[in-house]
Amino acid sequence: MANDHCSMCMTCKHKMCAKRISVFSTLLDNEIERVSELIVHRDFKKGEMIIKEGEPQDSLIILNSGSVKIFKYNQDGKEQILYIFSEGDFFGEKNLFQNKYATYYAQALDDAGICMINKNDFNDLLTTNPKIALKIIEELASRLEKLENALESMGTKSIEARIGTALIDLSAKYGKRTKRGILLELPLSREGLASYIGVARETVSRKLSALADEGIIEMTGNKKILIIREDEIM
Amino acid sequence: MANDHCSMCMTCKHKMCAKRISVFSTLLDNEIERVSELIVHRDFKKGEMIIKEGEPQDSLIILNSGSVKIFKYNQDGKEQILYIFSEGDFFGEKNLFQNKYATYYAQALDDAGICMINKNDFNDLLTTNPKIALKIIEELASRLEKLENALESMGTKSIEARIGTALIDLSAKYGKRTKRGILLELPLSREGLASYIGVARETVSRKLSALADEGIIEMTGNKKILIIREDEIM
DNA sequence: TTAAAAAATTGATTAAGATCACATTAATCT
DNA sequence: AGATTAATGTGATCTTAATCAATTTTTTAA
Repeated sequence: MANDHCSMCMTCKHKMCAKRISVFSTLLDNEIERVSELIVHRDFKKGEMIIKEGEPQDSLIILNSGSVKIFKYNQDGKEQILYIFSEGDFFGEKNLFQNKYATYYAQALDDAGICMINKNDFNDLLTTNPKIALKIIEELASRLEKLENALESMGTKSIEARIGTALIDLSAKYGKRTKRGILLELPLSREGLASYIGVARETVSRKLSALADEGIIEMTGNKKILIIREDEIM
Repeated sequence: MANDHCSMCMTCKHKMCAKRISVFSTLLDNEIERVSELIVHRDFKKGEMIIKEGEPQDSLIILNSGSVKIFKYNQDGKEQILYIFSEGDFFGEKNLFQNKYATYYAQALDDAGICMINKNDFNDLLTTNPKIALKIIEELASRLEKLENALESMGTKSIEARIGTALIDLSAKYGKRTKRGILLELPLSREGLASYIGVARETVSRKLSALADEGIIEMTGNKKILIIREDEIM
């Protein structure tokens, strides 16, 4: 699972991790160095499970490269995606404070490199660098706000609007602005999109086709969506 | 709006606020005293709006008594409730760090007393008492987890299950255990319940009636629900 | 206590999306 | 490149909850 065959030295690799995460952005260079020594690196192949709901989990995980989906299953085995994380995002932070067990699954959407910091090391870090705590509060507050919006969206919006919101959302990380509009390279299959939005796969297909018929988007293959008229999508 | 006619001295009142919120639970008595001096008290009558989406907002608000619903409107004016807060809960914390404007409405469900701490005062407090930051992270992480569950519930669960979950949820704060089961004193109307769950008011009525027919719950008036068979509700 | 107002329930109808079944297209693997 | 496999699209049907329209119950206030 872990492969260290690349030419880069481990310390540099770890330092990259630490620099990449905004939580550590207030640290001085020598502090970053110290943090780097606490980091354990690990690589996951596409499809591999990084954490499993219910399993013990006592590290903060920082995503160094690749994308990860965070999801839960309901009783019938239906999947609900909560977050799509990419380079620089962190997760597993809940377990640093209260739960001993993961409350969701995390799966690599493509080959992914992660950095882990042990619970105790991280707590030490927090007490010596209070600014890190503030950064974390900021990030958690911003995630809360996103989830609040998602909940509002699910509770009150039409499915068209929810699909539109999801596309714009994903564009922030996976879209490139071109002359013709935003070119979105989906990290998810239709099935994945569906479980992100909370609808059936077929419904996503139909609504996307409808958007394409109206000329609001253009689809190339299964993973590329060109968002032409951004304002009309929601 | 603010009424100070009660006999209790203000310092005592404020001290109560500060003691009541778990975020300050690590503070020593003299520190609590200091915090109390930063607090401004205010009373709201049932139905009054405490904060409005889009309005400037730069205080942390601690609920001292009463219940508050936090909600958003979608484009069509449909309401989605995000949280029901009661005694000891705090909100408005997002605005202490990033946004200058409220991202949701907060309305008193009954007469409510709140304590407010100004953004700057609170930030000072955080830097001198790092443990407060940890408490806040803990609380935010637990709210995130609740929202994650709510999102999963909305995305994948049947409406029956969602109503059941909502009832159990509300029971934590508004339910009393009796010999016959949990007696839940709803802080919400059917309309309110509906917008909490994200369904139509009529649907809530029908599903509750169905639960009553099956003998799983018993309803008295509009606001009292006796949950008889807790395990069969979800 | 009773009348008025507000809230909740219930029935009928409509609409939207889930599901099932299959056809089509895209991706993958020699 | 062509064959195989996986993913996606599409039509038909079914289910569920939204909506509309009364009616009934509960709450409130005189």
